[in-house]
Amino acid sequence: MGAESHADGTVGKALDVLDMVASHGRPVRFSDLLEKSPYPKATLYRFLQTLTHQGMLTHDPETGSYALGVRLVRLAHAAWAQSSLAPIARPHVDSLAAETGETIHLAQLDNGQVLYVDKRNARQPVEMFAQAGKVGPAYCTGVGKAMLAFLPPDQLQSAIARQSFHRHTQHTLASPEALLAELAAIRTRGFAYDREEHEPGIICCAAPILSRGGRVLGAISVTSTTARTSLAAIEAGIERIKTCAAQIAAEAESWRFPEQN
Amino acid sequence: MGAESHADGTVGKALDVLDMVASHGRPVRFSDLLEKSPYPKATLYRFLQTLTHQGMLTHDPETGSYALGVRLVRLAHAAWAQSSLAPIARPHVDSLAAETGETIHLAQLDNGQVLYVDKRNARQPVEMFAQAGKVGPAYCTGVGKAMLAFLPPDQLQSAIARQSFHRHTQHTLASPEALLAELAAIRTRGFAYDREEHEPGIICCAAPILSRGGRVLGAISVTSTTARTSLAAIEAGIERIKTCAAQIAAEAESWRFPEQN
DNA sequence: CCTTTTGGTTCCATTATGTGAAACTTAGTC
DNA sequence: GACTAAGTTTCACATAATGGAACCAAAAGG
Repeated sequence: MGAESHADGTVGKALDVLDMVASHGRPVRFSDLLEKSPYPKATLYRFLQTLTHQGMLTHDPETGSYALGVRLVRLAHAAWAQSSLAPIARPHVDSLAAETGETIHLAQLDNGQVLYVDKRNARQPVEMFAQAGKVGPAYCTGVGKAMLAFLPPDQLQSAIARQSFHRHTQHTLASPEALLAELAAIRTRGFAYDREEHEPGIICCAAPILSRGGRVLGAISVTSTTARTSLAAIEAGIERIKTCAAQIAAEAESWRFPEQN
Repeated sequence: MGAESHADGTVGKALDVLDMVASHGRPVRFSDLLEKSPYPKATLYRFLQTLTHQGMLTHDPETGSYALGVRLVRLAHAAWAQSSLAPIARPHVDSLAAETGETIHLAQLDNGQVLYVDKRNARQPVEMFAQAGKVGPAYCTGVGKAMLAFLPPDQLQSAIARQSFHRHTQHTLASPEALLAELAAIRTRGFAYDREEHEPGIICCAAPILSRGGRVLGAISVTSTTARTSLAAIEAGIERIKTCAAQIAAEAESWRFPEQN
């Protein structure tokens, strides 16, 4: 067994197809999908039919191409509001952004990858390619490492197996060993740095958001550029960041136990 | 065959379950779901297992409740970027918002309902999922009526069948007949009004976004309040709105035909 | 402390459902 | 008008979903 994404059952395969359409990034024609998919023509066709019929995909009859459907946008609104930390964290993220004047990222872990669920821009906008809903690598970002560091061993292992370890910059930790050492340091330190490991000139300090039981809920980071400030300067505010993380965790906790009616 | 939502096949049912979790709005326990669902215990259980395993749901072991998973947020980001008009329309929406200083709505039709894919709040910054992704009724909103008016007869019929015709205000067109008459007027006029039909004090002018072939792609509206301005004042800028709609349509058209490589 | 209830998970024989090779139907080409 | 590529439909077959019932765990209750 390789570390495969072995789709279980019919719905798994269907969701697989959905992902394939998503990953293509623009309307995609049947035959293009056919090449990429492991499924035979008829099967793929049926999936596309079903998904389209369900509103998860749209099919443009003029060009014969498929794209993700609007039902997903609707679902995502609910997902974002209900399962992500974003709505809970919003006020805290806001005030942190206001106080620091820097860019704030709120992220969660999705299948070994970092999923940004909210972002607050600095007054002086920094050019970065992260927006709410976007995914990024875990092994070379502050929020990613902060979360990985506090994962239970088994989950950490499977998360590491999913990292691609591409050397984005000369500071990137591009091996499992280097990463593991760093994670240990983060665990004792209590927060993570990003020393231009993903993008040159971009640095950050990130704190994990942990439930009372120690479960990793997400992470929050303050990001800036080497042009404007230094890691040490950001680190000066680390207590503030940690407090923010703790507040979010506390509220998340109570959210989890909806007052029984 | 009644006008049912007949989930076809296994994946249809699974997505059904997903919707059920979504509609509940907050983490939901197994037994709550069981009541609402038409499925027997074991079946529902298996669906939840599968969806959770797929990352479409998350299961909190502490409370035993299910919530929408982060994979949806990821998918939605792609959906929003790829299938909605929002990214294409963004610059046009921006400039319309800047020029009018009013709230702009960009919407598409989803199963007879209005789905807001973007919103510009004149002075407030953009927030993706918080605002976009919401659904609303079609029969009593400017964008909704603008889209309905230009639907081909068969689609219009099925869309009307899905309207709930609740009398939100005393101006609401609360019957199919009244609505049809209004739609005819909109068709000749070329754009739609909202005369406080959904919320008291809220008025707007909305223009449909039509493909060259006349297909309804979406609608765009300028919204304000009776306290601040009047319908006539908004209507004064209708040509600007229509131009904006036309520009979006034109770009959407070319987007549909990706340059062959 | 033992019993009952409630909420959740697993079994397994039955059968409906999904499967995919191949045949078919359109467009588009040369 | 024959040829090719792209998409759709068919159908015998086997896999995969189904759901009643049994099972288990942990509260509630006597």
